[in-house]
Amino acid sequence: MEPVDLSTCMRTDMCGLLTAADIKRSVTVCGWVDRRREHGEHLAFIDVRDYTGVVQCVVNRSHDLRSEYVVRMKGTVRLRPPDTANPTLATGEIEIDVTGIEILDRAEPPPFPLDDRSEVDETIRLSHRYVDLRRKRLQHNLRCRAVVNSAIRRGMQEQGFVEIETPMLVASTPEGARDFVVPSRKEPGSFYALPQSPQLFKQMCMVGGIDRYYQIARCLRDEDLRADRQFEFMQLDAEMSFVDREDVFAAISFAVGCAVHAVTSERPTKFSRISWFDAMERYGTDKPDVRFGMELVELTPILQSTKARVLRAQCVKGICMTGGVEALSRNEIDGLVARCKRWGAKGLAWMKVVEGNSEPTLDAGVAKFLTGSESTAVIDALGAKPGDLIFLVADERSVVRNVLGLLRLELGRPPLTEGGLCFVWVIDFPLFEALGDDGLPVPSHHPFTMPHIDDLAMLEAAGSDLLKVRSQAYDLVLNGWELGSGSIRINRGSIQTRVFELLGISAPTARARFGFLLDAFRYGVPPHGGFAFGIDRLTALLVGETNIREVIAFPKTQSGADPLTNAPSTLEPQHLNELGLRVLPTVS
RNA sequence: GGUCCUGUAGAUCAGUUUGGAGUGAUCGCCACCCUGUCAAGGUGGAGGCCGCGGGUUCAAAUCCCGUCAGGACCGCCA
Repeated sequence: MEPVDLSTCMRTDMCGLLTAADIKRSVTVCGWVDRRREHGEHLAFIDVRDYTGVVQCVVNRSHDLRSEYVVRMKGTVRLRPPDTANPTLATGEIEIDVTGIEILDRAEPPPFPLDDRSEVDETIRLSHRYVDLRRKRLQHNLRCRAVVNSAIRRGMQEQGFVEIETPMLVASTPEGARDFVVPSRKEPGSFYALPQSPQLFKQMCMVGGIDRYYQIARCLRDEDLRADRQFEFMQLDAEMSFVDREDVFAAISFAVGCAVHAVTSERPTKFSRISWFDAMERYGTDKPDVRFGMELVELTPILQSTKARVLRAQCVKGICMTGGVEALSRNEIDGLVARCKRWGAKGLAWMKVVEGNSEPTLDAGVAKFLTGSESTAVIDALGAKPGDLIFLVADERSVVRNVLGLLRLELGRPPLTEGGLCFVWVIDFPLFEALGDDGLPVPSHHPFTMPHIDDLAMLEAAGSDLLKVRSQAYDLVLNGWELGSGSIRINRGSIQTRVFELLGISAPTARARFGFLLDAFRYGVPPHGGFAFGIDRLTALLVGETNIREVIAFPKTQSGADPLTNAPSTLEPQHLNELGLRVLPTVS
């Protein structure tokens, strides 16, 4: 990028950018007092800091500078005396011989150390976020985030996408996540919702002939928070007309690639692909972390008629932990068993792989219930070697996948920021993820998702056969984090009608909820599809953070509160009246 | 809604297992000394409702119950 002239009426230079080339120049820098090294009243070294770094200012007279005072230093750049250069500092060769000090603002001592060596409690950081923002970590993360945003914009514009802003006050639709709602003053008793995504608007943009839409959109969902989830988050939201899945993959991969390149100077080389079914079978999750192996191995046929009663179930799978015998104590294994039970399994069977007479065999745990040939087959299937630990879960298939998938992460997952960036497109999601208690299929994506073209005939099926219908939905996964998802949308009325019918959404209900979209679709809708991915998550992984709060300037805590502004807060009775609202006493 | 972890000086932590006299350390802060430091150094000092409430006990930072706050995860997040 072009270097930017950052000088202003108050400063000539940035602290961290001064070099030996500036020697003898008369300069003025502005910033905060970082560290002071006092040597009596005739000599003090004052490090002045702005976001570019620090520069040492030499003061030869008495002064009353303190930590974090905002100052303007005037002086001449000079080479440091021999043997006093500091090679660990970008500006370590030079210093400013100060001729004038102006205190622009005095400051109380900071509530926590600003150096990057100290880990500070997050609540304290958040309640003084303005101070926290001065620290290197957040300066770096937020600037990277800005780089990601602009790289994405450039990448999308290059591909002919048009940036369109969709409204924040929208109609509530009961599907999906819980809506944040905003009471209407003009129409007491009515509410707007804050958008969970611009989904319906972007589809209407396609009807409107925009052809390629994108937006860096704020999305809001009132669901419980996590390390990778905030109430409000940013997505690159995109939609394209006259496309196939491959067109969407290409466009999104390019945009993600632009963001990655802008931050790391390297384009991601490979976006691998896996079907949803394979992901569930091999990793036990639809967001596989493929940076490491330890895949789930199918053992059902091997153990079909085993005498080990705990292993007789609809499905048995296992994982092998290399060197697990050494790595885990009996106590730790017991802890894993307990955890698997909490995750919903009836139990967790485990065995040690040991040297046998002629070939490796199994020992401890449930091993004694297995025949020799069963043991050998299990060892072969898992590719296990002596010293390894084997874990088996036998249960319903969905439970086995889920529990072993979680266990695999527990045992093998490397730190989030190691092992590079492994992008995976998860494709061929099922159209319905399960049959609900009411016997109706539960959609795994939104109801406008196009079924797989080869499975259209199966839409006429009923019951559990419907679960075999694949959709044209896909996710992009990065190191086990779901970055985003998308689909080709239904653009034919007959298919949409059938899907609504299958989901138990009656024609009047569909009309009430999505009437505007269905109306739009009566006037000529191009085949279209799109995608949305989370910018907070991408940025976090790019800067090596395991928590998206570290790439958000003013995030909320896990309980959804903001320690800085004390949001959420109550409203004055007058305000409530105006909105026609009354707050009920909390029921305990 | 649930499971687990954490809460002691402005900050970071020790002390809690096994209750026992005054809760320590480091950094920071304040004062003084110091003309080449850079995580400057030296001397001295201030600073604590041990998250909060209750209980057990002769005695509670420590044990028990409750509660609040923060974090990780499960559920949830089409």
